[in-house]
Order: sequence, then structure tokens, then C-alpha cells
Amino acid sequence: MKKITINDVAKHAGVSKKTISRVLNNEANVSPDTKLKVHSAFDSLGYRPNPQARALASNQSFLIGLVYSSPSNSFVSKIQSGALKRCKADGYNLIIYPEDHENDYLLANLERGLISANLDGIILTPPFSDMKPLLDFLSEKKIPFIRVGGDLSINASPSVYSNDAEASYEMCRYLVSLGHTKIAFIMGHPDHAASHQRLIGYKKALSEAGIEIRDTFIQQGYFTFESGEDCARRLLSQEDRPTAIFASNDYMAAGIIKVASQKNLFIPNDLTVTGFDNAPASRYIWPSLTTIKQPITDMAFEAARMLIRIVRNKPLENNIVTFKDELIVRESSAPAPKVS
Amino acid sequence: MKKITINDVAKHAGVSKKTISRVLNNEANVSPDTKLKVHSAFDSLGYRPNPQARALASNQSFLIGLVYSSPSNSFVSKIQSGALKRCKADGYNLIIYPEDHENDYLLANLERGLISANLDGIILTPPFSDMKPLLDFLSEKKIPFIRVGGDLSINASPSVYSNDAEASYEMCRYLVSLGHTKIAFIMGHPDHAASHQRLIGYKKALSEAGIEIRDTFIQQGYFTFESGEDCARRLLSQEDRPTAIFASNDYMAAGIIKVASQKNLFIPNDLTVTGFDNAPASRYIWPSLTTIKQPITDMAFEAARMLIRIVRNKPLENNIVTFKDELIVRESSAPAPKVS
DNA sequence: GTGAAAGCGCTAACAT
DNA sequence: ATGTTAGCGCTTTCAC
Repeated sequence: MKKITINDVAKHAGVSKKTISRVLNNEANVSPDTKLKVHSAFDSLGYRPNPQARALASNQSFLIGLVYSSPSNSFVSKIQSGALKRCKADGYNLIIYPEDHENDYLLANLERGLISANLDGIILTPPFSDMKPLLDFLSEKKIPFIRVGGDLSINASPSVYSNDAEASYEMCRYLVSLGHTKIAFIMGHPDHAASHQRLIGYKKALSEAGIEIRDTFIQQGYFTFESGEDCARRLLSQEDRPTAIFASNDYMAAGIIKVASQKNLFIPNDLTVTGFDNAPASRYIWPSLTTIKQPITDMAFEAARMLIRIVRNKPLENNIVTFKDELIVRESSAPAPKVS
Repeated sequence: MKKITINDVAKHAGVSKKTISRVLNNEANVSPDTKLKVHSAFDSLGYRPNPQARALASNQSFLIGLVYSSPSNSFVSKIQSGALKRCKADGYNLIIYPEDHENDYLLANLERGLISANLDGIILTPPFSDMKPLLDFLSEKKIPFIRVGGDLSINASPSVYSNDAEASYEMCRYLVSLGHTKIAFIMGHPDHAASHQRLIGYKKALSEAGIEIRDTFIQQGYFTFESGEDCARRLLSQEDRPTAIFASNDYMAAGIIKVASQKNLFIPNDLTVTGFDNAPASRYIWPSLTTIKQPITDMAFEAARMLIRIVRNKPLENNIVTFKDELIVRESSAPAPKVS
């Protein structure tokens, strides 16, 4: 079975191969009549254009890169599915780059990998969306990129963004509304800009409510289950322990619940625990977690859409697109216990 | 900044471009001397071969497809990272195809997608590794593929495989050794061959232990948290309820734990619950799950390795490679309660 | 051990 | 509205 090429189709349809190419690329200036002929030739021959040949001739690769760190499987899954949906619809393939952002040779490896694949554009997710050297490198090489969830103050390039500070603020307002005043906060990995934004929201909400901010109630976590356990142990062994703990992601919140259960604290009656991200695990654990849902899939979809516009030299409607987070109340939060 | 091509390098090194090509592809018949010259030309010019041009000329795409359904983020994550590691090391890019295996147009869509990308080979994971029409289609089109975790009886093509029946058998033997006799089983999605294998292991272990197999103790689940809840409700409302429930994956086991907790059953003392897969959630929930760990990452790595050998027409050492699963005992299992 | 010429399957630029 | 020519950057074939 020989491979069918554009020449075979041209012969079969009785036109030049340039005309075939025109039909393939939906260019103007093809009569409806010939278009029909060409399409029927496609069908009867079962023709599939060779993407590598197109790529070479048109100096595009139709390849988009997606760079991410993988602390959370659910985040990765959502970001992939959103980006993929848009890419496939536009005829692009998605190449994934899961990278350990703490690797020393990260930048060199990544740069080599990205360059050698000859990508048309790159989607950067946290914490890569905030790595200035990487951003500068891509700019210099004139490789189009888009940032997802980065810090807007770092770089003026096109970004898709969700307001972490605001979502965190909303969560804390909710906790305050339940009557909590001893609210602890577990930070995310410091390399992620979002971690700092979430802290800002926490502080703002507490200040506005007239609640004193205690340093001992703010613990540094790293987005892992184990770091959540560690922070919980430190928090719950304090003499005047918090009645609510807000963790910067759901895995850390799960760690808190484990430690609390081991200490025979009943959740949510003895202790309110909330998370961030709406990971699948937030539904699987018991009690299920009150958390913040970010529209990650939609954000990735939009990021891919914008990137493809950039690649094709079409103007962007907006350089920054913002998405809204949502508070999801489940079983792990309850009114503060009455003071004894 | 102009793109540098093989011609620039040839000029710079004072050799023909064929020689450059030889060095690029590690072919024989290049003197060490010229090889050195060429490499230094690479460095000083910062040359990166254009993958699309190589692809076109050599009639390869250096693209591997990975097809999977996504019931479990952790499974997807492991399979991706294993396959990716091997692919990148060999100069291949991985294109992901997350597909809903229950979609009516699945086969047509998938076939079109796989063909048009011009992949060199395809990695098939469950339940796609067992879809005979798909396997036949790929064989007919002479697209190399490898199956991961499929049913060996369906197709004689190269496969990477783990013995689900045996792992399930081992888990049940463990439950029996704890003194359980009322052991229930929650099946996985019936489209997955592994689901049936796991049932076989369950039946074998119980029979060997002289335990009667009760139909009411075998429930049909679908690998989702919710299906686990449903099955648990049916199981735990029975008059003579089981003292141990073995779910075919961890998400369903999490569903059991939730339902049990709501019924004030204390795990593991009142009820033993075990899962399968060693998903991250199995550690995050409380009590943590006794489960089966499959070496998914290693299996995917091996699958990619074998596939690339096939693509390159190198002989396979073994057509079928088997991996061993491992029982992981955590907190959710305990000896059977004494009969009252 | 090295090179010249041809060509992979498509698109770009310029006719007509 | 359609065709002609050239060429994308590499590998292949075959010569030396």
C-alpha cells in the first residue's frame, strides 16, 4: 500500500497540486466546483497530508509545548485536557514537558529540549510562568509563549490569570463568618507566586475583621501531604491552638486531617480545615473538604487559544485574561466552638 | 538572527553536508578528526537540526502516541512519565491521546487522529489495549504498537503486562490470614480486562481457603469514588455484612470508607477496607489504605523501549514482559473481629 | 572516508 | 481562479 501524496490527489482530481494545497489550507480563490472535485478525490484516495512536509515547507511545526511541574496530578490533568482540546481543534499537537523546577540544570535542559523540538509556541504554568531567566530566554529566541497563573508584576507578556489573593480572602471571610478568630494559615511552596498571593488574602481578611495576625499561626508548607502533616503538628501542639486551619492546597489539608484525627480531634466540630484547588482527593477524603475551585481547564483552554493567535500573528483581544475562583463548601468546616 | 542549517555547518567545518548528516546520525565511516571538526562547528554556531526536515527526508516522524482513558489521574501521570523518559532519551516526542473509551465515535475519531499525526508508533493502555477493532486497524495500517496491561489471550502482539489475578489473589490471601471469612469484592469497570482478572484472583483465594463465594458479596463498580459508595451501601446494609471489603481500586475504597464512617463503623476495627493501585489518595485518606502497588512507571518505560525497538526494526528480546505487583499494608486492614 | 545529486511532500512567490 | 517554479533542511543513493 503506497503512501498517497498531494501529487496523486492532483492527478486524480485533474488540477495542479497548488490547488490541492489551497483547498487543504482553506485559502480563497478556489471555485466551489473544483473544491468539490478535490474533496471527492480526498475521499476516494483516503488522502492524509503529511504534517512533517507541511511543517518544513511552511516553517511551522504545528507543535505546542506545555511546561509544568507536577506537584499535583489533578492540576496536570486539567491543564493538559484544556490545552489539548484547543490545540487539537486547531490542528496542533501538544508536547508535554513535566519538569522538576528545583533541578539545578533545569534551565539548560529545558531550553535545549524546547529549542530542539522546534515548537511554534509554549504554555508556561507555575512556577515556570514566573521564572524570569526562562521568560527572557524565550523572548530573546523569539519563541512565542503564554503564561498561566503567573505573577503579573514580573512580566508584561500575555497571561491567563486567576486572582489567588481574592480567593484566599474570600475563604478567610467565610471562616470569619463562621465565628472563627483563631485562624491559622499554611503557605504553599515559596517558589510559586500564588503562594504569596494567598497569604496576602489571608492577612487582608483577618485585618479587616480586626483579628490580630499571629506569626505562630502562619506555617510554611510545600504543597505536599507530608508538609501539611508537619505544619499541623506544629499548629495543634500550641497551647492556644487555632480552631480553623486554612491550607494552601488540598493535599496539605488532607495531612492536617490525618494529624487531627490521630489527636482525636473531630472534624469539623473540634477543628475546621479548608483547602485550595478542589483536587479529586478533596472529595474522596472524609470529611470532604471545603476548598477553592479554580477553573484550571478553562484557563488552559484560553491560554492555548491565545497562544495560537499569537503564533498566527493575529491580534489578541486582551493581553491579560482573568478567571474567577469559586468557594466550595463541603463537610470539613463548621462554626467555631463556643468559648468555654 | 538567521536560522542556521546544515549547510551553514558544512561551510563552517569545510566538509560536505552529507558528512554533517553522518555525524548527526552517528553513522560509521567518519574519521575522528572530521568528527571533532564538525562537533566544534555545532558548538560555535549553536546548531540545532530541524526535526521536521529530518522527518520528511527519512520518512519517520519521531513521534510516539500514547493512548489512554483517564479514570485515574495518578495512573495517567505515571504512565506518562515512564513513557516520556524513554522517548525523550531516544529523541522521540510523545503525543498524548486522552480518550473517552465509552464514546460512540471513539474508534473513528481515534483512528483519524492517530493517522493524521503520522506517528511512528503507538502505546496502548487499558482498555484500549484490549479493543480488537483498534488493534486490527493498526495492524492493517502497519502502524507499530505495543500493549500495556492488556489481556494476553486477545492478541499475540508485543505486550507489557502485570499479573492482576495474582496480585488480587495475594491480597485476598492476606485478608484470609487476618482471619476474615466474610470478604466482599468490588469489581472494576467491566471494559477493563484487569477487572475480570482481579475477580479471578479473589475467587481462587477464597475457594482455596474453603470459603464459600457469595454472589451478594460481589458488587459491580466502575472505578469511580461514587460507584464505591453505592457498592458499600449495598454491602453494608446486608443482614450478614462482610467484615472486609476489597475494592478493585483506591477511589472505590475511599468511597467505602466514607460510607462506613457515616454508618459509624470504625476502620479497621469494625471493617477492613483495601484497595488497588496505590494512588496518592490511598496515602492521603485516613486511615491510609492497604493496597496493591503496580509498577506503572516502569511498565510504561519498558513499553516505550520495546516500541522504539520495533519502530527501528530491531528484534525484541521478549514479546511479552511481565512485571510483579506488590502488596502494601497500611492502616485500613486489621484482624477480623471476634465472633460475638 | 567523503561528496554530488536527487528527492522526501508540501507551500511560497510569482506568474497567467 | 488556477498553474509554474523553486525551495524548505534534511537523508538517500551512489559515486569516488
